Amino acid sequence: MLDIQLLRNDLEGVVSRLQKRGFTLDSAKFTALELERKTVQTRTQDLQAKRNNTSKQIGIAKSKGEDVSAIMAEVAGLGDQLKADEARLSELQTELQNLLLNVPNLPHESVPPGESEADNVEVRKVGTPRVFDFAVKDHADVGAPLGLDFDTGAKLSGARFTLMRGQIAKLHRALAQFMIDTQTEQHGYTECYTPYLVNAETLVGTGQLPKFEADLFSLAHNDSKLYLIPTSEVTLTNTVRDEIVPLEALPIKLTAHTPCFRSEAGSYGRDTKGMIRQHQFDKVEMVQIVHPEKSDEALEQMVGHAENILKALELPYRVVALCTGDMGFGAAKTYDLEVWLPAQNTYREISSVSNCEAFQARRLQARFRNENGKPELVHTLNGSGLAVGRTLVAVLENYQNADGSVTVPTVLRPYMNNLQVLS
RNA sequence: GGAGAGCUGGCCGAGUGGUCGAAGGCACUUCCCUGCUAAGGAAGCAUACGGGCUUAAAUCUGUAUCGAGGGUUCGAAUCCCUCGCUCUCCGCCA
Repeated sequence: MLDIQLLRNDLEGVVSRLQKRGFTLDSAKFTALELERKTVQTRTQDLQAKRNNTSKQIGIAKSKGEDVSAIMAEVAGLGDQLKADEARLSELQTELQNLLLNVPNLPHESVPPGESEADNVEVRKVGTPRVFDFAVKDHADVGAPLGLDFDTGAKLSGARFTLMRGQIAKLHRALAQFMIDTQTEQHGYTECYTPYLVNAETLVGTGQLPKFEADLFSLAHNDSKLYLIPTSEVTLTNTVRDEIVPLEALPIKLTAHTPCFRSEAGSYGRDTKGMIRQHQFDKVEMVQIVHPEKSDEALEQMVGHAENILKALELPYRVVALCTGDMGFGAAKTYDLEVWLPAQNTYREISSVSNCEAFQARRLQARFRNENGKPELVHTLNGSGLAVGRTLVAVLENYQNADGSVTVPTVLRPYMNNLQVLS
């Protein structure tokens, strides 16, 4: 959520910065709402002040045993007007709030301008794609004989669900273990186990609601709803909701390995084959809660933390700076890590690391006590470190052998009873 | 699933219709005194959102907030209703 003060003070500036990311803010509507809000709020507060003051006098007079009927008459007509004004004010504030909740974050100045994926900027390329002396198979074909079973996944649950058996299932688990061990032991994150079902308030905090409800799975619970987390960014970041943390507590660095559930309503037709795009996938997530002055620096570090996983797995990848038009709703700046997939002969997203600055913190009321003892909004960052399913895809494709076996990356062998080859 | 208790400021805790944004304590900040591994004294110390002034901040001023929402009332932390959460006991249970 943007700071409403910023919209009041520099509406034109905000409109033009949002335009860069392809969002058109209804500034006329905002101005009209603000104008009425101001009028009604001032009037309401004046009436409230009058009522409070008169009521206080009644109290004083009564305690002295004086007759209060004259003062009572004075305040008699106040109620109806006040009630009407209060109701209207509350409506206006709700409308303003809803308007703001649906406005995306402002892009950081360093974000390259652009409209789509095509305008993203490659920052660096690491590793050299392997040269194969045989026809490469895609991960679905490599994985099928080793235990990667889409048909059974579909039988149990439908399209975009996968069953893994045997060595593939173990490789999948090894990847997750390796990732979370690296994040905790090498990069200083605290491992967390979080709920997979969360309430609506939590999702409003990180920005999935109210705008993106269609992307989420939900379950009826009592008279309300619980949602399956689309990423543990949601739970990890919400740990600081409505909190004022001490300055010394920053930065807070959290990680979790959880399943992620995405309805992906808008994406049918893309990546229908294989396990690139699933309704359920595992991910190791990194979240940092930092001092506002430190968030730019933290973003670069987190990209490094994600890269270290790919480096250790010896997978070729590139780092891409997303352009203004391709960034997620809450991000001020985002880097994607794209891993090399030989069967597709291209780099595909395997991690996304974003600095949300105060956008989520404002929704969350997540603050710290600054140098002067005053509460101030924190900055929040999140990133995948990494998406486990897509990493499995990358390993299967990049480590495949001519005989259909798959070499186990060296760093994973301790997690697999020193198994060298899947066959 | 059954029965009961509770939810007040950073923390503890008083407050059952009226000068209550809320006593007292702890913690914290500043100052004073004393002097050495401590003690005493004074003051300050919630948040959000408006308005006025201002380049801005501070200050000033108003409103709201005692788990949430609604109601009664001139006036609600206090009374009524609904909901949420926490805890205790019983039952069930990986």
